[in-house]
Amino acid sequence: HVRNYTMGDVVARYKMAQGFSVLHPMGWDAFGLPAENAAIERKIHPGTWTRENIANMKAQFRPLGLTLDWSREFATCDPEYYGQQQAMFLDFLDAGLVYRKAAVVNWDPVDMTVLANEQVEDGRGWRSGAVVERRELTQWFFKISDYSEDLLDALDGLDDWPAKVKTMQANWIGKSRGIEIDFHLTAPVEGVDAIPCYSTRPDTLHGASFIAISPDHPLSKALEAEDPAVAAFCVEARKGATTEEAMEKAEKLGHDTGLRVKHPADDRELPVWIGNFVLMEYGTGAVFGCPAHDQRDLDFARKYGLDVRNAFYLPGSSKDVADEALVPPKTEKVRYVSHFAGIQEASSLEAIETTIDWFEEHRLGRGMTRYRLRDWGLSRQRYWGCPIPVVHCDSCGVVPEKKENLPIELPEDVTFDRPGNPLDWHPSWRQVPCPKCGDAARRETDTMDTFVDSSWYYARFTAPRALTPTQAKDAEYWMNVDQYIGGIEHAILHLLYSRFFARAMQICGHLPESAVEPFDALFTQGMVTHAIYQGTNQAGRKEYYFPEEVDLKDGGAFLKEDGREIEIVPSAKMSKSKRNVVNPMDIIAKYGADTARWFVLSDSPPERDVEWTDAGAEAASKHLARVHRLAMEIAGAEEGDSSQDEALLREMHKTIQDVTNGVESFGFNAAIAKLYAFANTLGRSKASSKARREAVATLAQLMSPMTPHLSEEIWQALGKTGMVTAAPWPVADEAMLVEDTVTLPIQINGKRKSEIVVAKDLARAEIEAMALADDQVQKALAGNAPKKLIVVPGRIVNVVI
RNA sequence: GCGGGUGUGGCGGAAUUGGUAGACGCACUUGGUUUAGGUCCAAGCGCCGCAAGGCGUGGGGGUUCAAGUCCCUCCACCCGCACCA
Repeated sequence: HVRNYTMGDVVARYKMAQGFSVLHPMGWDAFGLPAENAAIERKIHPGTWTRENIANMKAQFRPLGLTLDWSREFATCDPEYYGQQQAMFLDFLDAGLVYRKAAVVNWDPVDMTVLANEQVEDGRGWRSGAVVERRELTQWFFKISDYSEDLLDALDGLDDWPAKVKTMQANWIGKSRGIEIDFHLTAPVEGVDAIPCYSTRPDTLHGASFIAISPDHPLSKALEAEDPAVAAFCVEARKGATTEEAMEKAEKLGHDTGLRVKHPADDRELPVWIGNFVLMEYGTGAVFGCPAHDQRDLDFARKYGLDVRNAFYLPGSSKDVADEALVPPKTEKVRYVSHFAGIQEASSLEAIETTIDWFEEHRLGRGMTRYRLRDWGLSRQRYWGCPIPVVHCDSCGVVPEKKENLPIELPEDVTFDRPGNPLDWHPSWRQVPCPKCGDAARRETDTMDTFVDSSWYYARFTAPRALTPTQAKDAEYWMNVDQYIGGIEHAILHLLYSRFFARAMQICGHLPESAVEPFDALFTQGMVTHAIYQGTNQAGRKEYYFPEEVDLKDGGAFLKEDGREIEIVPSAKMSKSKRNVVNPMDIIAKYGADTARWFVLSDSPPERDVEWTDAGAEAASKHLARVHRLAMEIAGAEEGDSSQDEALLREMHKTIQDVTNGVESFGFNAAIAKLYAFANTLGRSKASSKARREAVATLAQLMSPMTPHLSEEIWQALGKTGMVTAAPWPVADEAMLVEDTVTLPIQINGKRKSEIVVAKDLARAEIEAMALADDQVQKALAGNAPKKLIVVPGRIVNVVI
């Protein structure tokens, strides 16, 4: 978080200096919670988020040079915000965008926000995640799956999003074009007479040699009840499929049910197997196996001695599949064998479409497009969250709360002394009259997933205190978000949910049509990491040490306590257990916010991780102190002129250009390198104090997005009026960027050997003459004429010998 | 397996997009200041070599007057997804 908020702030300040109005939301977690507020971290609920606490938080932000307007975190516990969210929920309900259905959930009896932290210390009490039950509950869902196609298609228009994020979302939505084919059993079983199978490769149906169904398939369950062998297999198969690692290595196991189905397009009968690799959650929970064109099916067929028959061959070949399935790219032309629709040579892509048409025509199958994306379950059996504004009435059923009764606020007098949702135990909160009939009824105690809060905060920021979720003219004016900065961890859920929410809000009239893609540009920044110091203790177990327990010398790390050398694992994600977490407030206390910002931006490109090192922070701090000293010295100097002025000012304009380009392109580290270089130049310059004043003022301006405090101080010391933040961004003077003379490197056969200094617009013939007269060139030529002489004006000379 | 990405000094990383590779910073070395350490200041610092010179952007090949950058090929590492039918 440190990094994305810092970067966001830099971009915002830069844009302000460019003359833009900036709406720049900032979260309280920008620099983490201060240590003395650790209690807040443990007990996050509205009672803690008093106005006083929020004011306190804002006060802590100001010295960091960060602006704080709102945050999606305290939005979660701010009735002013979640009241609007509840209003929107009711709109969504009207529009059919949210619905209830039964679903199996992993029910965690522990409200992890509070209880887990309370009681985990002694290792005995309730621990979040320790006693998870699978329960079937009636849950609320957003109909995000209705927007699968749109959410997928619209990714194409997001030109300023990282390809990686778009790919991840596309994979998550998981569109596939295929067909559902009924395979009829030779004899009905338990009232079932056909097994529908989904396939994206109906063109290979000729090569089908078995049907595999999931152990969770209704047919498996039916057989399981009667046949102990099937039951044993299914129990084993389900067990194996639980852990991810096991799944990766898991062997393809099968159990022959003895049942047979008719092949829909020829006269064969295919065996029906239960396969541990078939997922009930995807497709129909049943597949036809085509060993010749699917490696998994081939392995399975070889193992159990099933048929392997090619549905197609590579053109000009009739080699049957042996140990490797034939899976050419779908765009490649192949030669089909006795295809039902009469296809001979075609690409799989063409053949699939033709096959689907043929099956539909003969009423043997149903072409369909499937998506992996499932509806978004938003119910949480938790205290901390936005209450779902509905009431359960014995006579009216589920009744939406009246809008005038919003916000439905969370009660503050709750206890966390037993597992489950505290709202369920509250003595009175649930008891409300039915909004419809007025009889006694019960309030819904599920709260909303906090992803709901974060799915529309950007829209709320456009009118944070409006009495409706948004205000048309403000939303129209501010949306879309020009630049969104965040971590890659939000690539799928948060960013997909937000895209859905913007669409849903548009349907309900809360956002303009132009805002259905809420984020124009996305940048995913790297994390701040820190080395881990690890050693082994007497018991032979791994132990981690805090940085302050370690001496760094001679490139190694040594324990202060006994001088023992320990291992350094560089650049690791911060984790409490690895003892490598850097508390941002400590950094602020030790170096100041400017240094923290300067260092975090300077060390590596923003999309990569940056390793926090004391040495690096120290260097940043020293440099900023040097700039400060230099500025104060210049501020106090006499005016005058010097022959060195032009050189300094030329350098200044070049720096303006480079830094501007750097900030524009998110090349903060390179921009900061230029600022270092320019500060060094300025420090050595013998220019007049007039020119140096101009230079240092510009330096302060160019640094101001990164080091607002220092820049303001310099600005003031120079006697400038107003704030540097409000001053217009400096513009490079084109004329000052063009040098009168240029240094041209001279290459001989492409290797740099020498250089000449020439006037900017010297004629080509003269440059050639000078190059040929060069000592190095003379020596290399040894009296001969060069084969070729290349002059790239202003760039380079290459002599080919 | 599929998808995305990255390989440049001891380290983090620059390179106006085909034109002086190693900017800037860290670490290190030397000198000055200081009682000393730190700070501060000056200088050095890709590799081999006393030097002249040679070699250098993961390996190999190619295009070009010129390649870190373009093309082909191989290798390594990181991230995401994954019995997805």
